[in-house]
Amino acid sequence: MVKRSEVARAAGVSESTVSYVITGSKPISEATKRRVHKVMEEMGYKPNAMAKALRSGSSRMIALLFNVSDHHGINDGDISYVLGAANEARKNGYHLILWPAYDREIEDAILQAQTGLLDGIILMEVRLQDDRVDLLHSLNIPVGLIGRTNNYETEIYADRDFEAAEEVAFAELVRLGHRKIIFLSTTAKQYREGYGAIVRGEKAAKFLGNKFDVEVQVIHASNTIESGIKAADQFSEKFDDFTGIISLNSEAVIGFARGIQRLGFKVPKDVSIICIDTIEQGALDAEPSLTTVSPPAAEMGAAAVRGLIKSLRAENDDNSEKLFVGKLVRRESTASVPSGRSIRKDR
Amino acid sequence: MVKRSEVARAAGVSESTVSYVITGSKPISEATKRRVHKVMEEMGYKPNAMAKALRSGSSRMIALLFNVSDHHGINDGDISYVLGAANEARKNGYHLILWPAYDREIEDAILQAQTGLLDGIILMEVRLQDDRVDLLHSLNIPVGLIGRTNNYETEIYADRDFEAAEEVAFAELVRLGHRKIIFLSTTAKQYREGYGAIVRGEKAAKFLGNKFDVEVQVIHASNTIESGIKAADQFSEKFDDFTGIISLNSEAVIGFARGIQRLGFKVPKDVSIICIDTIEQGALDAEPSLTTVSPPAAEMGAAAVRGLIKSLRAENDDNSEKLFVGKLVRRESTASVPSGRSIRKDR
DNA sequence: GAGTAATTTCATAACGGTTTCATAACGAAT
DNA sequence: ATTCGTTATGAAACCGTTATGAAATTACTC
Repeated sequence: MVKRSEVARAAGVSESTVSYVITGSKPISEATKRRVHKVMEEMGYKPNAMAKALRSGSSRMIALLFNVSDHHGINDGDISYVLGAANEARKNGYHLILWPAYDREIEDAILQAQTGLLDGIILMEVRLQDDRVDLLHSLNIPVGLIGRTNNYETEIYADRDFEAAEEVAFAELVRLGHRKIIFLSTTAKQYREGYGAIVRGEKAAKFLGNKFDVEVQVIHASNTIESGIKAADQFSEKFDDFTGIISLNSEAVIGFARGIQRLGFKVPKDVSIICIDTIEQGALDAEPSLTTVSPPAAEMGAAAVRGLIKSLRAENDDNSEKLFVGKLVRRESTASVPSGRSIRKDR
Repeated sequence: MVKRSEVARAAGVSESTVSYVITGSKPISEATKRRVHKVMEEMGYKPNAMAKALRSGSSRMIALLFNVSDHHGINDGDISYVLGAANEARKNGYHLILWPAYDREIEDAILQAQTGLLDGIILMEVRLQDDRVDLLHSLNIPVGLIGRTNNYETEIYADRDFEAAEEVAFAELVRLGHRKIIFLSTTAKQYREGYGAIVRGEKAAKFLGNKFDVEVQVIHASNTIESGIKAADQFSEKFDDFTGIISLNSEAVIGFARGIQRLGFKVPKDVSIICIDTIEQGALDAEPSLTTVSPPAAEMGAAAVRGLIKSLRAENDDNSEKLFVGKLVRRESTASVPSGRSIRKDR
């Protein structure tokens, strides 16, 4: 491997001159610049990243902690966040290290950050009260969030604007004539654990029910198809006069749609379904395909990384987008409430 | 940040002694070891990764090139390969950098490898003739493959044993009485482009048709649900006396199953379906849920990384597993051929 | 053409480790 | 007492950059 000293010798200048030519941190005459560039080209010189990292004190690496939890499974759609993040990192001359973290372990990541391997850390699946965030702050490790904590004003983050996204869904259902709406959430346990998506999502649903003056009922289900099928039973028994479904549970909704159809409800003739938090692929795979207000996952991943990098560069970042709504994509699962049957369905 | 010289001073030894205590590359007396360890502990010393990388000439980083192609879409299930790889890297003291690569671009990766940022590269979606592999070899950049080229004997790789996986599927269908089997592949274009999965998969299907003495027809479809629905039309028109489907196309099979059901075929009563190459989530989402012989994706990702790391460490690696079959998971899409109707179905 | 200012360039010291080579201490063997 | 092998330690060189402050060169003023 060609190194800087060899380039310097061949070009008849000092090493520092070569350095200035590369970094531009001091003015160098055009003639010298050209000569040095030419020599670098000819010799195939590639500056050593580790030496640069050591000397400059910045590795230009960011780790993304990807939660892999036993009881909760990988959400396939998460890859979009990750790819968005990785792509943005690279665009800015950084690299994204992918770090599968079992449950909520984070000590390893901290250790690595302290060895100078990392310039910063991106966290996913952030809770409203998140120890990890506090810990990282207390150790002065820069951190960006996909999601956000309760006191997010001072954080670097990219998150869903749940209220706005649900408002889009509510507006669509109300436009179609629906007046009684089920909100399909995840388990009460996850709510208690304080996942922002769920807490904020449920809160917004209640608020929007009032705002649009429609009746809202919350049904809980865990993140599985089977659980969604069970939720369908519950729907049939207790809420069969509801005609609109808004789901925050991307797994369960598949089972829910299947379940109510097995029980004789037609989608979208009897019941309309909109997913707030879902993977496009899952929405397409469903029968019928599901209308969604999906999170712009790649953009969000990118935004979190961009925010983090900006703060590493000590640029102020007040004008950048932090909350994302997502677009309504109409598919086969939504339709108008049939006239005269908007309340009680007959089977 | 505490550095080595401070530790050395506090412990009353030289820097090199501290180094020996850490690396164990030279014998150090128990007493000194203990003393040094104690001081490191007390001072919270964390060795600097970049300095180590620079001096040792190894960054302990591996990049995984993740193909993001416009016309072909992200396969959500790929995240399992990636996580398996990342996890294995970390277990071995390495880090996995995720690198979204548009189409087949690789020049950037090479550049970075030459800056000493990378110890090696993992490639996915390898073609039988893959320029990238040749290029990396010619530049002496260590490479591991998920998938494999034509001349794989000399490569580090982890790939599907398509023949064995399909044999499992064929055996299951034959056991259930099926004698006429459709092989649902991807497009002829992808075949021509030389993706190993497809070429090897189709070859194996023909071979196994002979071996099990059953009739095999190949249907091509691109990687979309719509394309699968179209393939169902084709099935209905030309092959409606076939009772078994083996699919190598994880997207299209969802549409195919839906399509034939819309056309009046019952799954699994009239037609049985087994997926060879699929995402578990997609198989579960389908109606009915699909019997699969799925790739052990995480294991494969891990195996490719493990192989690469072993070769970086100059360990010989002949006994490790490189070909993976996957397990048959029986779900709702397979059943016996009804007696007396094993050839012609009546609608 | 001397004096000064502005522009380029350079020598050298970090950055924080690893490694080579030399040396010291200490019994055991000659 | 000398030689020898072992084990333990240290001094210094090196990995390939960047940053600092000084030196060399050029340009400008009077």
